[in-house]
Amino acid sequence: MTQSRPRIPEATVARLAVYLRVLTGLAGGGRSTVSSGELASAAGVNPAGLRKDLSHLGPCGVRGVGYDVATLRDRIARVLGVEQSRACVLVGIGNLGTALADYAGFGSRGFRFVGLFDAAPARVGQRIGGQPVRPMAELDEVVAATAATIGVIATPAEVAQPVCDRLTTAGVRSILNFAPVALAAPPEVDVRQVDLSVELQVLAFLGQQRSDAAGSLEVLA
Amino acid sequence: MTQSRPRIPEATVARLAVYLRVLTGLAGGGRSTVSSGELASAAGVNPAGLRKDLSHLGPCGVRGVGYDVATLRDRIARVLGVEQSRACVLVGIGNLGTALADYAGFGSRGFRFVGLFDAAPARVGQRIGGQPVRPMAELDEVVAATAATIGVIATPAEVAQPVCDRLTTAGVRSILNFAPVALAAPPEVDVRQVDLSVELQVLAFLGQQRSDAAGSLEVLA
DNA sequence: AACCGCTTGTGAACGCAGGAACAAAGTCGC
DNA sequence: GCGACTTTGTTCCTGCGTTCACAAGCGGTT
Repeated sequence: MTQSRPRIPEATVARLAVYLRVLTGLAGGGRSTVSSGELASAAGVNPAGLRKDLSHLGPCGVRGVGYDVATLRDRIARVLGVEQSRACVLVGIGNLGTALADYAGFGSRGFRFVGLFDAAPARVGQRIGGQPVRPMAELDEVVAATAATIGVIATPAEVAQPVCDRLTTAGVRSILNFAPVALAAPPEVDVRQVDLSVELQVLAFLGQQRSDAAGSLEVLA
Repeated sequence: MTQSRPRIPEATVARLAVYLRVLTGLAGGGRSTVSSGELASAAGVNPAGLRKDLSHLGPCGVRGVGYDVATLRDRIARVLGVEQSRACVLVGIGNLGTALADYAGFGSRGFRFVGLFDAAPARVGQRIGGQPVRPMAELDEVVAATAATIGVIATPAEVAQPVCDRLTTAGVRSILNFAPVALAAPPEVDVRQVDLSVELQVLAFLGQQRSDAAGSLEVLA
């Protein structure tokens, strides 16, 4: 019963990733300590919530002083598993796929793309960020050879499900899906959905709601 | 007191956008009615939750039959404000910005980009999706002329805050930020943050946690 | 050595989201 | 025309996430 992993809530994990980014920036700037208030402000969250998030890692601050930047950064990095670089494959090298493959932010966060795949013969062979685009036929081979556990789908919606199936049979355990469809996958595979236009629609709705409230117009059917 | 807007929860709004997408697809396929179970399955949510979400719009289904696809689609579209096309400006035409500008999904969801901006002279003048990239100097002019209320930031993190400031002073009311920094903005401006690598890190953490639990290895400091 | 101010860590209350179960209501079959 | 089935809309409940507020602890100062 080594209950040393007290089930960190998912919302906390997402914020820990943000704290890690801020702390890395602070360490680069030469700061040695931060208070919870300052760190919370930089991360855009509530100070009390930040302290509660950090409490899941055990005591890691000094009362009256704050947190040691480098120590906290390393601790979060270890919990998040950033120390070991994770192999990812990316399917769908369109505009979005190219942006993801080129995004420098992934490399510094413990991710490396070990395979870029596209079904279009015209794209195969192009080099993105120093890597060649491969045909889908090589997917299983690359996943097996690199032990990649994470797959990213940036294809059109129509082919996302078959791509998801191929990734799961190839042995991928976690999938990040940018295509605007709900994917069906076996229960042992985690699927996370990111829909860019949903974010935009929520934003538009909030803005509309607020302007309605401000004008208090009766615009109804 | 036209309290006909009973404050729809934000989580529900996000799901309504998903339902709208599914319903549009069903309508295109010629379907006339759907049950909550089928719609929930296609959207990847629980049927009971879907019905609860829809109950915020008032009764809009027929018991024993289901929902009329076209009627429900139009109703959600009206609540979300998709009927009127919303003008957006996009700053930062790198890989991600190009992907966003080209993404056809926005146009069909009631958004149109009325201005693409970049600070790099080399990018100004390029045409993306039939539109020219403009210099930052024209930002205020375009926002004023088109009454754009939404701004999208796809710049490097270092310049995201100044860009945010320029957008707010130009009159933009809502901002969708893809740069990995927390933005400071006046309270009357809504800011929504999307961090692609945070999603990936959460996914990696969940996968790591599960494999730790499966092997029940004692890997601790 | 003792005091004081500052900051963390934790405990409790509040509000919200999610899920299951049940009643209302409408349609189809006889 | 009536009964049974199907599906919605609602209600309750459980659990989680977030926030506020306070006690504990450490460093610096006198």
